[in-house]
Amino acid sequence: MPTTTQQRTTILEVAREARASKTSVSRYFSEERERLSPDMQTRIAAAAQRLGYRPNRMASGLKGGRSRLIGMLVADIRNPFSVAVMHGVEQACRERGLSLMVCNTDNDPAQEREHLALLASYRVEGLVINAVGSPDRELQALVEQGTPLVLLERELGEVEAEVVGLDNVRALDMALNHLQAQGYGELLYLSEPPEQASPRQTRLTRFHQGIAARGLAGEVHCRPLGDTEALHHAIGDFVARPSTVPRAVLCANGNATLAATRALRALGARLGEVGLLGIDELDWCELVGPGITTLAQPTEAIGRAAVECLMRRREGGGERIAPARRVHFQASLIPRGSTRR
Amino acid sequence: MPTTTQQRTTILEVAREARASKTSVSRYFSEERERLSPDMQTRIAAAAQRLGYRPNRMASGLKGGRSRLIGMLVADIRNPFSVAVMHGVEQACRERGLSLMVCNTDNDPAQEREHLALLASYRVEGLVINAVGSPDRELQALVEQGTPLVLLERELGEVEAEVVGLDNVRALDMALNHLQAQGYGELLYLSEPPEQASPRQTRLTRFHQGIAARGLAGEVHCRPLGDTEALHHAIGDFVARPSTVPRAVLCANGNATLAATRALRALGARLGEVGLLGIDELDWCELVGPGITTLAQPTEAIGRAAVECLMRRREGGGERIAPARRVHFQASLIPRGSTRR
DNA sequence: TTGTAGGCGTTATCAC
DNA sequence: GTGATAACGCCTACAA
Repeated sequence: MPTTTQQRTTILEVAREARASKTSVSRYFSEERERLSPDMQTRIAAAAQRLGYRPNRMASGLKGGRSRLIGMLVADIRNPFSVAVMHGVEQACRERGLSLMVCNTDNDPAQEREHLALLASYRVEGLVINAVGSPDRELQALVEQGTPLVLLERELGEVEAEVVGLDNVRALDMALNHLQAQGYGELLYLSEPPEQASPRQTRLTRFHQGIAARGLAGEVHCRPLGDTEALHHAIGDFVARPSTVPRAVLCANGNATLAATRALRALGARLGEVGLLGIDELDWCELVGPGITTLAQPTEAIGRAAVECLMRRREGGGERIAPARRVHFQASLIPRGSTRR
Repeated sequence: MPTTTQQRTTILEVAREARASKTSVSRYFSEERERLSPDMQTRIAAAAQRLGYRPNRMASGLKGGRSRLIGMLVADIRNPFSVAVMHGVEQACRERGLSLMVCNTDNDPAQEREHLALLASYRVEGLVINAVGSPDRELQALVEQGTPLVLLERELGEVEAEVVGLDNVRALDMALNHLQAQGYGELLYLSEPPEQASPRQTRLTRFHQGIAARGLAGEVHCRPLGDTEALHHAIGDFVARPSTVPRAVLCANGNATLAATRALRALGARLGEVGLLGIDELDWCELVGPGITTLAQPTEAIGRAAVECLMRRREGGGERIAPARRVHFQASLIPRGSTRR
C-alpha cells in the first residue's frame, strides 16, 4: 500500500484552478478582498473550497506578512487564576482572528528565558507575560525588535510595557475593612515569598500600612507554601496563642488559601471562629465548611484587557512609542461563613 | 527619536560574521553540527552569540525542515484534569525540544474544527487531541497529510490514530467494588450526556453492567450539569426516597463531582451518610466535609504517553502505517470520609 | 569539510 | 482590477 502523503494544496494550485494569479488569491485571503471583482471572488472562493485550501501560516509569517500569532507566558498553568486569565486572552484573540501560543514556565526563571526566546523565534506579534523572574534583558530585546508587550500584574524594571492587573492596594483595603468589620483584631498574612514579584510586594506593603492605620495587630508568614511543616507550625502558633481578640488568616492568593485551609483543617480549627479570607475566588471556596470568604478578581476582563493593550500598541506602533501605562481592575468581595463568627 | 526597529539577525549575517557560508551556519544549528570542523564550530558559536542569533522557526518550518511544533486541542481548559494532562504533554515536549501550541475549544465542535484547521496551517508535526465532537473529516485529512495523531480518551470513528487514556472499565469496577464494600446498595450515576463521547459511553455502559452483576440498584442522571435545577431535583429525589439501603452518588468526572457536591450541600445531606465517589482527583476533595473519595487518574503519565506515541509515529512514519493502538492507564482509589458510613 | 544554487508558500512592489 | 516577479530566512541536494 503506497504512502498517501497527499501534499497540502498551495496558493499556486488555487490560482490555476481559478484561472487567476497567485497575487489575486493572496489578496482574496487578506484585507484586500474587496478590491477584487465579484466574478474573481466567486471563482477563487469556489476553487479554494474545492481544493480545501488554507494559507500556510509559516509561509506568510515569513515574508513581512504577519504571523497572526500571540504568545503568552504563564508562570504556573496549574493555577486556576492563570488559566482563567488565559481564557480571557484566548477569547479576545479569537475574536480578532489571532492564534495563541501558550508557554508554561513552571515558576522557573530559566525556562522563562528559554520560552521567551522561543516565542521570539516564532515571530509572535504580541506577548502577554505573567513573569516569574526578571527577564529584563530578553524583554528589552523584544521591545526593541518592535514586539508589543503586556505584563500581567508585576511590573518589570525599565521595560517599556503596559501592565494589566488588580488594584492591589484597594483589594487589600477591602480585605482589611471586611475583617475589621467582622470583629477580627489579630491577623496573620500568608503569602509566598515576595522577592521581586511586584504584586506580592504591593499586597504585603499595603497589609503593613493597613493594619497600622486601623490599629490591628498583625504578623506575616512569607515562606514557600511547599514547606508545609513551617506553615502548620506558623498557623498552629497563631491559633493556639492565648488572646482575647478574634483572629483571622488573610491569604495573598489562591495557593495560599489552599495551603491555609489544609493547615486549619489539620489543626481542627473551626472556620469563622478562626477567620479566613483569601484573594482569588476558586470553585471550591463555597464548599468548604461554612464557605470561605474571598476577594474575586475579574480574570476574564484582565485577559481581554491584555490583548486590547497589545492591539492598541500594534496599531499605533512604529512611529512613536506610547508611554507605558497601567490598567487596574477592582476585586469584589464574596462574604461567606469563614469570616462570620 | 527614530524608531529602533532593529531587524532580527539572520543566518546570513552570522555567516558573514563567522567567515562561513549560510550552509555551515544552518548545519551548526541542526543535527549536523558534528560534521563541522572544531574551528568552524567555535567561529559560528562566537558569531551567533555576539549577534544574538536565533533561527527563525517560521522560515525553517517552511522548507521541508520541521516546524518543531506540536499542537494540542483541549476541550475545556478550565477543567483541572485537562490542564494536568496538558502539563504532562508540555514536559514531554520540552524534553524533546518541541514547542507546544494549545488551543481550547470550550466544548464547541465548531471551534474544534476551526482550531484543527488552524493547527494544520501552522504545519504542526503532531497533534494531541481531546475531542468534543467528531471532526472525522478534518482529522482524516491531517492523517493523510502525514501528521501523527493521538486521541485522548475518546476514540473516533475510522480515524487512524493512537488512543491514550484511562482503563475506564476497570475504573468503574473499582468504584463499584468500593461502594459495595462500604455497604452502599443504591447508586445514582451522574454524568454529562454521553452522546458520541466514547469514554462517557464506556463508563456508563460499565456502570449498568456492573450494578447488574453485583445485584445493586442503580439509576442514572445524564443531563448537562449546567441545568442545576434538574440536577438538584434528581439528587433530592434520590436522597429523600424512603429506603432501607444506604445510597451513594457516583460521579463520572470532576465536573460532575463539583456539581454533586454543591447539590448535596444545598440539600443539607451529610457526606458518608449519603455516599459520594468521584472520578478525577481534585485539590479540594480532601477539604470538603469528611473528604470526598475519588478515583485519581495518572494525568501526567497520560500526557507524556501521548507525546511518546506521537514521536514513535513520526519515527516509523512514512513507509508503512502502524496499526492504531490503545494505551490504557489504571486509576487509583483514594478512600475518604464521603464513602464511610 | 565547506560552499553554491534553488526552492519552500506567501506577500509586497510595481507594472499593465 | 490584475498579474509578473522579487524578496522573506532557511534547508538541502549537489559540487568542489
